[in-house]
Parts: sequence; structure tokens; C-alpha cells
Amino acid sequence: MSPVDRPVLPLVGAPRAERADAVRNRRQLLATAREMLAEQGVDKLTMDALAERACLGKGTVYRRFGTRAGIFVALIEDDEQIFQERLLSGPPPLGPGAPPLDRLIAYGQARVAFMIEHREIVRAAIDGRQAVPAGTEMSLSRMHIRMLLRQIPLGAADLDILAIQLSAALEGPFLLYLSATDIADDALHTQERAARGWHDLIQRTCRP
Amino acid sequence: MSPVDRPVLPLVGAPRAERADAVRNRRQLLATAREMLAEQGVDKLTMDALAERACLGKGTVYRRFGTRAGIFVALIEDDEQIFQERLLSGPPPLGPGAPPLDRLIAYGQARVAFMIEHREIVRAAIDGRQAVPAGTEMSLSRMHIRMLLRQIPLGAADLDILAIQLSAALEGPFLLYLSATDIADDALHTQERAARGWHDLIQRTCRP
DNA sequence: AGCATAAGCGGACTTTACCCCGCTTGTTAT
DNA sequence: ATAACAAGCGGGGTAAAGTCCGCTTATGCT
Repeated sequence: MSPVDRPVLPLVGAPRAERADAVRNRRQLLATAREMLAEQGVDKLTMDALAERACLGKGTVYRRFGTRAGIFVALIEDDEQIFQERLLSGPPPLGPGAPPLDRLIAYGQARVAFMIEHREIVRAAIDGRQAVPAGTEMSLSRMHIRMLLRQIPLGAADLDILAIQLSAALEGPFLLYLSATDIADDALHTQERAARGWHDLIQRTCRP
Repeated sequence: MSPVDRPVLPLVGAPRAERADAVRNRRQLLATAREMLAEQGVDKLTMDALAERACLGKGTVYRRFGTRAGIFVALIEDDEQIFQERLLSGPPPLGPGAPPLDRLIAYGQARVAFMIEHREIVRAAIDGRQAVPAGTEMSLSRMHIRMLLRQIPLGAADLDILAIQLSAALEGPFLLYLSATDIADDALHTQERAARGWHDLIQRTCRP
């Protein structure tokens, strides 16, 4: 077991490390969920079916993920790690090095692409009770935007609110597209238009 | 039966007027739903309980509203009518007469107040599948915003996208508040902060 | 008035998310 | 090692959303 998986010194305040069998089961469930998703689509991924196919009890699924939406959130978080690494240490303008305004614009465009690519899973994650608005990914988006905003001279502005507004404005067109479209022919078109819209909005908002 | 309830000449393209018994049942169900909501809260408003208390079959409830969330959407639309009248013919700056920029700012602030006042129902309406993003109320919000934007000189901008972005930015802080807060002590504070944030965002976005 | 028919109705039935709680197992301190 | 105990597990049980389909009734036409 690598040091990455289990730090020698656990973070203070962290609830408690997961037991080895719990980690194994989580991985097993996530992998099985991906299989089922690829083979049969979102609807057929029921809690019973997942448990049975993973040769585990239903109770275990709930212990690991809390709710059905929790599974999808976990899947997205998994994929998001790569995305986050690009933010933190990838090449500019997404990664550090470019001027903050350029990074902000690049961020939105990358984010739109990411969401559209993972639209099926995101859609499923939304269906559960307030899973997404309070969820990890959205607040990550907000935190990143706020971090960049801080580096841009904006006069006296409530950066927390502005970050919330901008991240909502970023997701908004995407959510609309999700709920309006069942077949995804125009995914590319939507993506381009949303990306351009984001670019314009940031220009408007952040000019001196 | 008044002409308002049943126009003499039905609109072309309208699917078909509801039958008299259907109208009666819809009203009955909506009224009963409001009672139950006031007495027992959102959770106790189940489809079975509603049907039984309204002395109707469950099938009828589904025929009228489609889904559980549909009931809440219907309730909100009911309340929204008053709000809409204020927009269309009330006093400025919300109603017509004031400069469009002022109207836009006033709109957001009134909308925040409306949402916070109806937070319980809105929350319940959100829980159903894509009920809200594609729902009537949100698109009304968007249409109103777009209508006002058209009257403001903004250079070459994609007004459709901008309207989507701004309406999302308007709802965003509110949704966040919904999912983060269970008890509503700070409703007033949230409302003020969101209202101020909206004011600032519009100023930034719409300045020449 | 009488008829044809589409709309509406009811409630049993199915499916599925989520809860519960007694049993098992990994972990840690002695 | 081993004991003590918290964490994890399993799967039967429950409640509630949503579906189905045969029966009833309003409505519009003749």
C-alpha cells in the first residue's frame, strides 16, 4: 500500500481513516458502477443491482455512498482529480503562469468541456436531493474562481458573492442544455456558445 | 364561470381545454395540498396522503400533475401570477416606466425576496427531475431579463446567453443558501446580501 | 334527446430508494 | 498474542413514487 493511499500521519480533524475492507469495497463498487453505466445506462444502475453484481450487501452500498446520487458524485470526483491537477500544476493558461484574467476565462471553458463530456453522470448526480449545489465539485469551482478573482483588481466587490454568481452563470447554460436536450447532437455547438458566453461575461465583469 | 376561466374562443394550438371535472379536481388538490403544507410540512405531503385527504384516487393526482414535484411547481405558478402582474403593470421601478437598468436591478431584488419567501415550496419543487431548470418560472425569469437587456445598449452581445447567465447568477446564491441552511434565521441577511450582489453584478455587466 | 368518443378516474400493483439492527471483522493498545 | 471495541457488513423490511388498465362521465355532434 503506497504512502499516497495512506499518509503516515493522518490529518488532525479528519474523521478517521477508512478501514481496509471499506476501501476495497468502495473501489469494487465504483468499478462495478462504471461497468454497469457503460453497459446499461444510468437507469439500470439501481442500488440492488449494483450490490448484487459487486457481490456485496445493499447495506454496504449505503454505508459507502449514503445515497444513490452519492455514487455519481463519487464517480465525478474521481474524474475531477485529473482536472484539478491540470489547474494546480498543468500548463498555462489553465495552470499557473498566465495572467489571472486569462486563467479565469480558460477555466470556464475547460469546465464547460468537462461537464459536457460527463453529462450523463452529472445529470444523475443532480437528481438526488441537494447533492450537487452543496457538493464538493461546485464548491471547488467556486473556490478556484474566487482565488483568481482575488488576483484581479476589482475595486470594492463582495468576492464571495461574485464567485457564487459567476460559478452559477457558468453552470447555468449547461444545466439548461441538460434539461432541454435528450439527444446530444448539438453538444459541440452548446459547448462553443457557452464558452464564448463565458468569455464575454468575464470581460464585462472584470474590465476596470 | 367567468370568461377569464374559460375563454369563449380557445387559442389555436392549445392542446385542449380541461374538462370541468378535471378543473374541479385540480383546484381541490391544490387547495388540499396547501392545507397539508401549512399543517404538516413538506415531507408529509405524499401522493397517497394527498389523494386520500382530497377524496380522490392516486391516479387522478398523477393525471393532473405528472409528478410529485409537479404539485409544487403548480403551487408556485399560482403565487407567481401576482408577481407577474407587478412586473407587467405595477408601479416602477419593478413595473414599466423606469429606465431598463433600474428595472433590471429591481427585478432581481424582488425575485430574491419572492424566492426566499417561498423557499419551502421551491426546495420541494427542485427535488423532482429537471423540474425547475426547464420549468415555467425560470424561463419567465429569463424572458423578463432578456426583454430588459434588449433595451440596454450593450454592444455586440449574445443576449440569450447573457440572460441565461444572469438568471442563473440570480438563482445561484439562493440555491446555495437553500442547500446549506436548514433553519432560516439568516433569511433576511441572505436576502440583503444577494440583493446587493445582484445590484453590483448588473452595474458591472451593463456599464458602457 | 341520444349517441359516440375522448378525457378522466381509481386503486391495485410494481419498483426502488433508504432504514434497521444483529452479526462479523479489522485495528489498536496492552 | 489477544482482548476490547469501533467500524463495517448483510439482507430483510418499509414507505412512497410512479404505472396500468378497465370502468365512468363530460362534451359535442346529429
